[in-house]
Amino acid sequence: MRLGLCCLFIREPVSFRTITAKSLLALPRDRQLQKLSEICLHNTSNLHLALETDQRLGIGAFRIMSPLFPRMTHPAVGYLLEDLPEGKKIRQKMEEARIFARKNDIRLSFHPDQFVVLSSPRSQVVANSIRELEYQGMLADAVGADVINIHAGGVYGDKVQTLQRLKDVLPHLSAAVRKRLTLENDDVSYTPRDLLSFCERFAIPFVYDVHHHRCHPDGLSVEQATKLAENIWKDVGRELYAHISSPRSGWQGGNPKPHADYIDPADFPACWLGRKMTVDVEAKAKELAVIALMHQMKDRFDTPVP
DNA sequence: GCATGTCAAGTTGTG
DNA sequence: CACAACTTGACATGC
Repeated sequence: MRLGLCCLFIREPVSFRTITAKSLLALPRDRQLQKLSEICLHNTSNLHLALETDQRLGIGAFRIMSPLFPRMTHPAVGYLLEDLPEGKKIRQKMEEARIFARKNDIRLSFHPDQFVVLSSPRSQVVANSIRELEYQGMLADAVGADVINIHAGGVYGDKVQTLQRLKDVLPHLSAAVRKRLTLENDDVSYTPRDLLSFCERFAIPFVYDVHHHRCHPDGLSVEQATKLAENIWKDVGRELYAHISSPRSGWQGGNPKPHADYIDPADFPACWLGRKMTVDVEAKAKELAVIALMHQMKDRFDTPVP
């Protein structure tokens, strides 16, 4: 069992900077690139620091925030690493991060945000999505991440037809993206049942979000979904990937979708215990929630971690 | 200093 | 129709 942290720390002194397109547009190009260079170098240094911190805390996986290199694919202010004054140094930091993660067996992943929709009927949306995925593919290659995880997108009235469109886009992705691409069930549209056979057919590993599954059930039990997901990962010789979170205001009354600060141990599937798998902890208390869950698992389930 | 509104982008469901 | 929700937080602005 490998518990993962998503993007940020709340206590540990690790920080990531960003910048808006709007503020960049007020500067001449050379000042834009100078500013971006500083931020990218800061972020790669802090990625390395994040991995060292994960290692110290016993956290076995880390989701890297999408805007590690802010606005890189923005149509007006986008840039290449080679454009940045400290591009070489930034590359070198990424390589150091890759070596550290590999040496310490920290699994790395990316989770492009909601704007990446490969199944959209709008070709411009698909083109933008591919561009963003290629950016994350470049990052994943450089730091040695094995997963770029996305959702299936909207329904547009017909899930089968929409997944067909998604399938047709796959050949347009580079090998760097395609070999890392995974699909995750969401909490409004696509359930595990909707995606599992599709994923199996096209050898796209399925990231199982048990919280989304509980918010949007499909008749499959947690055990069944876990097993089916695990089979697909096994087919490609890789470790099952899953997400866990707890509802902010409980399962009774109110909206269960917003995430709580911590994981309620009652929400942790018993069938995951002792399994060889990666579980990203999606909780607002970040590393504190991962650490708390480790202790809860030790105390309440008597399961050695990791 | 600190509070507050804004930030590239998509889609769905709610009020 | 506007707005929140989604891995969210950090930055820019104005007091």
